[in-house]
Amino acid sequence: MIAKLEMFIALAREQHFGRAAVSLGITQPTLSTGIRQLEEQLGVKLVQRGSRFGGLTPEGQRALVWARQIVGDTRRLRDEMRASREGLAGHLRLAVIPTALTWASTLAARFNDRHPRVTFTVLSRASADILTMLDDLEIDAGISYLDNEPLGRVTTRPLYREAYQLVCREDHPLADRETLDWAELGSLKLCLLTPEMQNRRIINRQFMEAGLEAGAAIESNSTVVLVSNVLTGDWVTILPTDLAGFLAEGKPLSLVPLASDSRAHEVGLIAPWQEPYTPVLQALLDEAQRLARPA
Amino acid sequence: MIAKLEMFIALAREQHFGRAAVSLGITQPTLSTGIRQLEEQLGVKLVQRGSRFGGLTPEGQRALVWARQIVGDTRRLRDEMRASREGLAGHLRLAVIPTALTWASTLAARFNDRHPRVTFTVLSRASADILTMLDDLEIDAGISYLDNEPLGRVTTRPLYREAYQLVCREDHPLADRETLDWAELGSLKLCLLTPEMQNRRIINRQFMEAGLEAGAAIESNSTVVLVSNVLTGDWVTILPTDLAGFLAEGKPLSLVPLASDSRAHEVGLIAPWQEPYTPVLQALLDEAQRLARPA
DNA sequence: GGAAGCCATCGGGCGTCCCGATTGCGCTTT
DNA sequence: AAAGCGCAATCGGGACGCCCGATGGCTTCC
Repeated sequence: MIAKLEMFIALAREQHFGRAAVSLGITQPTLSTGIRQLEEQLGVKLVQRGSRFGGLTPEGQRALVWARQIVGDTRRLRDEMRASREGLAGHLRLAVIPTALTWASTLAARFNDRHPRVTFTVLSRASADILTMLDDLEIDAGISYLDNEPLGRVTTRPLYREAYQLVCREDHPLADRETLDWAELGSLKLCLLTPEMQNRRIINRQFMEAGLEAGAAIESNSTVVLVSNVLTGDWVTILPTDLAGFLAEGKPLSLVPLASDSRAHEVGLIAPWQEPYTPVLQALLDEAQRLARPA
Repeated sequence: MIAKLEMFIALAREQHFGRAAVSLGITQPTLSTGIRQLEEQLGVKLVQRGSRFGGLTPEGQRALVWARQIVGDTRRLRDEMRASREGLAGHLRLAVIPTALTWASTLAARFNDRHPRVTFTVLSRASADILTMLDDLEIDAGISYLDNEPLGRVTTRPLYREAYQLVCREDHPLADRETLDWAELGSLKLCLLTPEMQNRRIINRQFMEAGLEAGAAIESNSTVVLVSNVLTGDWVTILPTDLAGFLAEGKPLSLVPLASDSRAHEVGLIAPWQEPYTPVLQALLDEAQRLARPA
């Protein structure tokens, strides 16, 4: 039963029988009959089929909610028993927005320091993907913006508020300024993240409120590209404080704080809401709370 | 896996391998190996064993929480799919405190009127048992006091507040009084419920606050016994309004309202807290809300 | 019209589950 | 101290279900 629910979840995620089977390490016929049997046991058609996968039926959508809950709880049961067997151990999968990667790294390092038998996978993902992956049980927790998208049934632990810095070469005209207003950035050659990324949308809003348009001459989905561009030309970019400090370190770059908008851009840890928490997840939430920059 | 979790829950409930097996309709060896396999799969000893059942280990206690969640959600998945297949149908098991039985009856009747394909089992139980049975998945919902014991992870729907009446024969000295104070009951020959029942404890408290002792000459765990005693002798009893009206109807008995203590004694529907609700349970909660006596 | 992709079905081998019978252990009784 | 009894574990077998590779029917894309 649980195995079939896992098949169903994989199928809903992959939207394709073959790929779902591969992702579970079974063959396509096995998955096919598994879904059929699940449908028989529940007495309901879950999947719209032609000769191709055609999406879930309405009943399938409802069943998916329960399936995720059941399979998730089953994994949590296993995890917790393993933890009680061999101490706090296991594997945590995190998905993190690019601008919070240094924080994720710190969090993972500190956590691993305290609990050496817990290992990590840290993926860089867009904020919308993080919520999907949480739903699909592909990750155990994420780090993302807490105040933009509707978050759903999750627990959050605030970590910090993003404040931004202009990153430019040491020989740039603005390099020696103490602070800057967003309004002063209008005439610069900007490298920014691509518009589908939340961080870029936040920056766009700041520009808009300053009466400017955030026209980036170079866009990328990687912060490394942004900084390396700044190094090689007379470009500038805008990055959160911590990440800017990390990427600029040891390079001939200057960082100039931008007037911060304290209302928003709160970043924090996001985990599935559940009762009770497994020891490992509880420990992660605790570690995040310790790490949180005091407001 | 789920089957084994059901075995584990049954074992925790029955505290006895043989009885647990019978309650599941399987043999004792099957249950025995099932538990063993569950322990192997989780890598943890769940049950303390000598040559007898010796209680759950601490890990077993923790695992039981998850097992109940998983098995409960699995049943809810099945229920919901059946509902979407053949409309609102199925079976609801309620456990109800004795003094609320008439309300339970009304609730079940009205619900069945609206949804004829849903059938009911209504059990009379003490309030503490109701919570245990909810935990053990033996019932789907209960009717009990909302404000006395700690309720745990449940949803509640208030139904009414208990107000009490003295029940006596028509020829009793107090039969014609409009109202009574608790303090006036000190000298009467009382039949009351047994002290382990919550209703009796509430009445005890009322007596205590009136400076009296609630010494019952006859005790029973059945309200039928109480009323039939009142009929045959010069006894009196104390019952909630609705139940008193029901039991006294057509008999030579008088009902005299007692000064009510509006603070407490709230009675309502109790169901496991869960997200989302199955259609049947949602409908029951809705019906309870409609039925609730306006405060 | 041919090729490729996709899902369903088929048949066989293997694993697992369940049951009845029996054994082994510990407590109680005499 | 020995017998009796209740309880859980173990054993051996028969049956069922699951998984896989192979294949077939259908659709879509060149």
